[in-house]
Amino acid sequence: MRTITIDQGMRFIGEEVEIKGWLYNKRSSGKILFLEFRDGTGVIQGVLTQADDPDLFETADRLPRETSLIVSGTLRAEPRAPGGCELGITGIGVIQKPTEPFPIELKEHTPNFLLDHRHLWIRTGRQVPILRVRDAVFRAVRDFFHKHGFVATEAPILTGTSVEGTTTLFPVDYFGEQAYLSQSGQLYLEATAMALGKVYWIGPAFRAEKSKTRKHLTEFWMAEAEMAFYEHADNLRLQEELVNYVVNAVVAERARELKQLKRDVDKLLEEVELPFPRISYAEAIRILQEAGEEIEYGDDFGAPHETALGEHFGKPVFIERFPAKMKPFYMKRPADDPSVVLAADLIGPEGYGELIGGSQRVDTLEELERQLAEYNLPKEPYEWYLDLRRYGAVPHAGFGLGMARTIAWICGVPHIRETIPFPRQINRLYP
RNA sequence: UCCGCGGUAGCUCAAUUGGCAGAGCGCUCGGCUGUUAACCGAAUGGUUGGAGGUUCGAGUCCUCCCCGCGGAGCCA
Repeated sequence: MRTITIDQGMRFIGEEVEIKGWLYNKRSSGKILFLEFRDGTGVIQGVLTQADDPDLFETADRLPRETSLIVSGTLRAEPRAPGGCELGITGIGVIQKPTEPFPIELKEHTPNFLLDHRHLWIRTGRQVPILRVRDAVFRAVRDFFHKHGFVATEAPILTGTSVEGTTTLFPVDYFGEQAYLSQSGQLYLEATAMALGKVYWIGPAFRAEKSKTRKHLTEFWMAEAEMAFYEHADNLRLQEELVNYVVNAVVAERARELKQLKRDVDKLLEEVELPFPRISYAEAIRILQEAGEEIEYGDDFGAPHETALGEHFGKPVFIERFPAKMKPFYMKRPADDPSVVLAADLIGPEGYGELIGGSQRVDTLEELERQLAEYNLPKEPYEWYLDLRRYGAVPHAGFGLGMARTIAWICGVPHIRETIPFPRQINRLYP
């Protein structure tokens, strides 16, 4: 007998097959039983009547939800079944019968309860398709970079210094020395790019900020890229191509999951049509003011502002030329206006906020020393970083893409905590 | 850190002016041969987040504390 996964069901209509998985839900109507099985690839309905096999019927009728099992039966097309096909059950081999009722009901729960049971919640409902989309997004990002001649690399997670000074870091005791969990691999990727040309990595970043919004986690994954001989305009072009590629690849590969999530895929594809608009920070302020927002040049965007900008364009939009004092020390400033930086944030549509932050980096020793001083940062911890400007410095640029926000946007889920298997938030370190 | 909302059965929520602690779901039992979060019936289930206080009487009012959710700030 052939062992198949549930997503292959339609391909084996008429055949007797075996499925390894779990009992997801059960309904009965007298002498007929409807058992829903899941296996990570999907859910399929199985049917069994008492007349088919009285002993098997009795056994099946007593199985609690989430029993692990191997079920065999004949696949048939059945319009009344969810998914269009169902399994006429001929045998059930129980692997383990739960000792207690499964806590996650197929009814409503509060977010708190679900997050406390995240290790079980991920088996149910929308969580499986979301995590499968997450996998597809990760792979699409890697494919894109691979196709564009990038080398995959890594940055350290344990670091001795802050990358961006301002942000709160998680302290770690490192053999008696003060260390921190990395908030970004960027500075290290700049070094690696000088060795390998174009580099990327998808890695974790940690921020000890007490953020309590749908867009923040304390531990999150970023796709970071750094390119030697790239200037600001090259940087933006690469970013929009990446976002366009990822969305198209995921829509193609995970159409079934996005449908389950009721995502408007056409809208998504329309949003990522190239090119993305590019506006200056000053223009963004003007657009917001015309929309009635109270904001002035020099103010940072709040969440409502980002949402308003996303809505104004209906697609991702680059905000360029931020005032330098709003941004970190390592960003290069254009010759025509040293009060701004050659950086851009990519603001996503539909209220998902900043998807990408990127910039061209300072590439001369003089500028870097001056800007470190401007930000009151000590030189010593950055000596290695200064070295990059001492030995064959070249123009270079890079960016960081927030994976969870990108996944939330593609899935159309409101909160990024559902886009990672085990979210880490303020007050949430378990499970 | 600030603002707002909340904490009652395993879960999701009711409880009038301060007056006997309730329902639905889940688990268990019974019924039902095409269910779609099935349905119908029965049974089970309580230190009302914690500590004080007011009162004849507190889930309800007061004080403090704890926890959660949403948002702000900060950021990707």
